[in-house]
Amino acid sequence: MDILSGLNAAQKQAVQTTEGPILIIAGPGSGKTRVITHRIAYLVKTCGVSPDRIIAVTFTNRAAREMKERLEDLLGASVTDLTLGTFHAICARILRQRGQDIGIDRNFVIYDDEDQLNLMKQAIVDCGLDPKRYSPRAFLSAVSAAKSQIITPQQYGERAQSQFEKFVHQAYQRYQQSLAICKALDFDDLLVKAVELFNQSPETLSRYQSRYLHVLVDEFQDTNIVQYTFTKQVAGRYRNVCVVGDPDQSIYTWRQADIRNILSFEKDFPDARVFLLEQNYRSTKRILNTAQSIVSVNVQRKPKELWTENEEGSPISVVESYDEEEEARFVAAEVERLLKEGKTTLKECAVMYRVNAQSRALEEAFLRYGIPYRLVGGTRFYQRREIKDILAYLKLIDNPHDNVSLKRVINAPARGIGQRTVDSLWQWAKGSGMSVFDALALVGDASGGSPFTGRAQHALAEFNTLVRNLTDKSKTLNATDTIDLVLDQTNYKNYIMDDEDGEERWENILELRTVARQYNSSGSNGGLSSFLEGVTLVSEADTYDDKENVVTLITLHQAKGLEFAVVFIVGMEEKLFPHARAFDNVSEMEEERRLCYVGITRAKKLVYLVHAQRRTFLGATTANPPSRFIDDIPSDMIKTILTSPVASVSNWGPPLQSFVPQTDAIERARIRLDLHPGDHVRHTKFGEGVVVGFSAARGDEEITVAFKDVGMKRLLLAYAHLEKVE
DNA sequence: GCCTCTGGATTTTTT
DNA sequence: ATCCAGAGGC
Repeated sequence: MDILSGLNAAQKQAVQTTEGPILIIAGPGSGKTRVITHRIAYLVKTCGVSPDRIIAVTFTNRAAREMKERLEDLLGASVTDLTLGTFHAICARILRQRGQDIGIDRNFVIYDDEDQLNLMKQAIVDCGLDPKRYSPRAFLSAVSAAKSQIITPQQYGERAQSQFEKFVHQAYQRYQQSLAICKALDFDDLLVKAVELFNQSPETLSRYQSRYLHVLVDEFQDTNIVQYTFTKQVAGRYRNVCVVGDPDQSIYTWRQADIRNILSFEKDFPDARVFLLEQNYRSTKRILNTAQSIVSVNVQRKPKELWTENEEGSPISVVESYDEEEEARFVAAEVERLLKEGKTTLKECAVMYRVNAQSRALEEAFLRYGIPYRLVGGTRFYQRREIKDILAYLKLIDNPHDNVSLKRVINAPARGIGQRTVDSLWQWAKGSGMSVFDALALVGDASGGSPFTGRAQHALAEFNTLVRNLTDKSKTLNATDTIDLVLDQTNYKNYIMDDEDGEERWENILELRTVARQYNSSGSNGGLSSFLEGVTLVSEADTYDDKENVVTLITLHQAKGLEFAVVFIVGMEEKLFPHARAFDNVSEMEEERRLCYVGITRAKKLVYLVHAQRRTFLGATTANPPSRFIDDIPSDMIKTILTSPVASVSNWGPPLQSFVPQTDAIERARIRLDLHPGDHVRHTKFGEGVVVGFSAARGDEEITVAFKDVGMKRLLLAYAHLEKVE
């Protein structure tokens, strides 16, 4: 019975109760993933359930990947038969297979945020509204909120009260029409249409219901109404549905996650067994108690007491720094110290913050100290312009109706097709009931009513030839070769290399080719569709790599589901964390609290809560009191640290030679400092000087500087505390 | 049609 | 501080 060994009583019960609906409330570090994976293994190995009759749904690809890896250890190869993936990926697959029943093209594309925004902007204009006055983003989130509750445009209209809602209603209708014309679905549609398919086609529903004997849903507190509806539909026949979640870790209600689903579950499945996993295996007693003291202030909360057999542990360090620079410096120096004392490794450390903008000061400090780090998130790979351009070409090849992609690439690289020309092309196509793609082929045909002459006509005709050429030639090519074809035919490299950071952009494109390679095996152009779907449905958080030995810089939101020995939470100040926008809303304030709870419970051994006396943000310096969350921690849990105010002014402390920096850290230091021979620099100790040159030394890079006062000095670049003087 | 300048906004972002 | 979109000039 090795599947059950090592599980505690509650975990065992949760694994062994295989019949009927069950709800598992799983605190942080309580072995949630362990329970899910062992439950699946138990079903397969002990109960003899065929893996293809199990569906396990997660929210992130990262969670899906982790689950898959753990299952491979437990089960071996049969994991491939299991349906395991995100809601979106699973629904996309269902719609590819059966979506035709409700009029969805097999080749539909999936529109990401940017595509959606383009379409919505156009929809607003089409409704005769001014997109400056009516923010497309606001409309889009209203539409997304509606979709996540399965509210159709029509239903939305019936309920619309305010003028805003009435306008949203119009735009929503229009937006859906545009999606249909483009044969595109947005993220929310994947869910909504799957549910609609099940509603409209009882045979299809019954097919899936009969197949899935067991349904498992992870992070159930983050489900919205559509996702819950989908879950109920799939589980409708056998009712062996197991949902796992923790209301205290619900931090995505602003994305329409609905904690009420947990209550609804108990109502929809009155016979549901409920299991509580309250033993924590991750954190010290102090960490766990601190986290609970913060979250238990919440009123809208079902009480739950976590406990651990782990040691008492060190006190929580509450650190006050002078400003955000000193804060960052403290973190870097503390990581350095812990490392030197052998208390931790780089990859065991994480720095968490409320907003992405806070990462800059941290990055700078880590660069100066030469401590390798990885920033999670930031500008996302798949949202970079050059990547989106190439993907738009591919999408267009895959689906000629995709007008958003067509518009994107029609003048990238620039080929003399401007806004006016684009507008009249769209007008003409719409007026004569053609798709834009078809209209494009007729631009030279004056008898067909083409409004184009001269230069514009020529440019459009050229573009048409290009696109037809790409479409024809790519038919027999795999994903990588199709990318190469696009690059070649559009001369994209030259275009991108004109750019200031063209080199980097080109490397991104090469990276995209690498990603595409793994889809090549799907054979000819089938690979292209699955490649496109794959890249649209992944996020940057998935690139988090726990094997790389570097410090992790991450937002609190993205940190959910991870664990580290040492956690620094920086920016623990009122109006930053809790965020200013949460102040006039009790529910939002409670969500901030949960977010803090999530952050603290990521830690195994040490927690630092750092706040700064003043902080420069958006160009203005403000002073805010320490976060109220700190006040909620019992004082015997805390050790207060004041960083030296003197140290904050200009002293970066002595160079830290104990640490050998990675080469990429040096390179980044060089890029960040942007130093070249001849530049004037200032050093905190040596004063002003001129950069003489760079040289390789001991595997590192040295910078040679001629200082006014102390003469020529050689400094290790990664450690040189140099400031450029203009 | 392309380039540059200015003004507005800037929480979090599983997909 | 900084990034982006749209307006207006060349």
